[in-house]
Amino acid sequence: MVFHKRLDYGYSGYQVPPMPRVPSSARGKRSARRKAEEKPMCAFDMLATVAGELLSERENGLLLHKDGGTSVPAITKGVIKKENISHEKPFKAEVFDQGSCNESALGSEKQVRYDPKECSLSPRTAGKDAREPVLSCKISEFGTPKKIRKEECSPALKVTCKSEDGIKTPFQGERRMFDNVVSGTGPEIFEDLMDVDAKPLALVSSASSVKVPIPRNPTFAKCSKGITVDGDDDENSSGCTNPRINTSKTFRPQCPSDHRIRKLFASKFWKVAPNDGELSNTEMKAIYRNRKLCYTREKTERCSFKRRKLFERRSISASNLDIYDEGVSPKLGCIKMEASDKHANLNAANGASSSTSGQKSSYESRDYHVKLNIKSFKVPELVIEIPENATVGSLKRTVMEAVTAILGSGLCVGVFHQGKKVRDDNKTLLQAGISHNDKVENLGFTLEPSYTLTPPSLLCPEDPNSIISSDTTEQLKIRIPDTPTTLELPAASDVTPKAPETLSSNCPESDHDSVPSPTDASSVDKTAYSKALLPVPSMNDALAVPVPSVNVDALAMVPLRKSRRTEQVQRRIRRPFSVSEVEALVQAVEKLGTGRWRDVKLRAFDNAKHRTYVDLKDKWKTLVHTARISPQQRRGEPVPQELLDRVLSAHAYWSSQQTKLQAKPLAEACLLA
DNA sequence: CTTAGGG
DNA sequence: CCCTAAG
Repeated sequence: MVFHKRLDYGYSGYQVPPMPRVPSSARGKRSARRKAEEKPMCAFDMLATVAGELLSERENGLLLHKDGGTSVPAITKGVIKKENISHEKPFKAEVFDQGSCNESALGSEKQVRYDPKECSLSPRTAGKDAREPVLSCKISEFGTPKKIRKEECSPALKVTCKSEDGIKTPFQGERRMFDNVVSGTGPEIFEDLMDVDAKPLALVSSASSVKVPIPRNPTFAKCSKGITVDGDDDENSSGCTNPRINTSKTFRPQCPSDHRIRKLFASKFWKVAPNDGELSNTEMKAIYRNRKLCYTREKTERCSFKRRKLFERRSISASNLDIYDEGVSPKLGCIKMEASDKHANLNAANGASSSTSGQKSSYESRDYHVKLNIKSFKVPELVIEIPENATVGSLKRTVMEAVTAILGSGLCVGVFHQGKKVRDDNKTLLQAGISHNDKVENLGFTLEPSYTLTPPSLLCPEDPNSIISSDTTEQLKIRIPDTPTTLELPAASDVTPKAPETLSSNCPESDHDSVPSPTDASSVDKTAYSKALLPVPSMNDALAVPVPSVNVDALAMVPLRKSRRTEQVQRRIRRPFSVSEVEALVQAVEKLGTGRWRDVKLRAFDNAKHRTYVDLKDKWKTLVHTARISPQQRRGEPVPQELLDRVLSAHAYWSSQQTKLQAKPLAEACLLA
């Protein structure tokens, strides 16, 4: 079963701030910025940002106007869904974030309510061409309109991202995606949704950065995190709107919300799958003997953690290879590898470029050169399962492990020509049919694991199918150079029907993903799961994959590999005891003695789930050792000598107690004898 | 499951 | 921290 925890809401308009005025004081701005930093970007913010991008990128001049004198019709979830089916443009946001994921949401859709005030956009005066300056705004929650307001305002909306100093990463991928959106169906949807009569607004510069006055409105201040909205209703009396262009700050691809958006989107793939099987059983046990509930839980977590640290799957075979370890953990996190410059490294590492150039050079005897342009390879998507209570550090290591598992054995470059794999390395390009006349699209490359070098650890004895076969290894195909980094599957490869969709840049976002259906998920569990693994070729991905020139997130997936060794239990993250923990431990041991670690745990560390009684016992052991060695030999966070003294005395005391207890029977026996 | 102790 | 024997 896969449940998607998502924030799903209808979206029908912008909230217009009642008092769209610019906070004049620097303090106000600072405070706004601080708030922006404090509060994570909400999904609606993101939405607004997206919409704002649309406006500012191309539809800069869109006029919003009232719909025939009446309010703009509500846009309901259904409408949006419908639109999404046909247009793929996400006017809804998903937030899969650990922070927003609470346990109560695991079993069902989490309905998150957004206060209409959470975000606001203010219209900008459009000047002479301004339509009726009424904007109807409505935010509906699951299709239920919550609030409808009309505001006297100017017709053109402006949304920008508030810039934050320190955010530096250019986010060209995002920008690019917006370009795509703008040039694609996005605006239409936008218009549809917003019921906007789109009119070019000549007066509004199409510059991507438009400064927006911030309304002096507490509501707005609250919502302005990451988004600055501008109602150009300001003193500007020039008759025509004079959107202040601020090329450097106000709006940039690397807008403040960049990292937030990225975070959001990067975490978008966090999905939750309720456990079944073993875990349930365990928990049942836990219910039956709730005396040890916490331990059972703990153990359960640990077990699932141990049992299955990670698995990977390759998309191409994903549908056919829905292999699940019996101990699939209840929480699945899908970590999407972000494409980045590392591809270049990858490229170099696997010799792609060298082989490419080699082939080229082999042709240099002629005048004809086959032109190749490999900008990047993409790292295939990894699907990694890791418990929620794992640490970030372990997450990183797990990812690294997965990547290493794939790349460590080396990669081969496959060459595809007109959809067929060119297998004979000895052929010249010309012999292989690759000529300078060839359309560049005809030539493709794949990165595939080097089978021969695949370490045994990657092989799964029980599941030979999971081992890379020549046809399932074609993860990535890179077309050159019309869409230099567009990845696509080789036409000739036997791929699942799903895969092309995954990799198609124009693929409309199918709605199934946006409407998690628990019933469906239960009936077609694995299918649902594999769907869940599909990258969403939407704006979201572009946001999450800041690769310039990558306009589609066409990540292939790695096949699930059941590998005993890969699966080897990962060591728990090391978590040094803090002084306060030591203090608590010492106190508890002083009271309870050294032989009752379970009680110590319950007494002093009951809510520290990561501390087991074994941990406490071990810590005591090391504490005793630490107390005995010279301070110079000690490492780590220094433990106050006072505590160490207590450790020694307590240890001595309880040791003597223990010996007494042992001695007593002995003595009695001696006496009796 | 807990403890105890070696690694 | 891990592993595991022993209770």
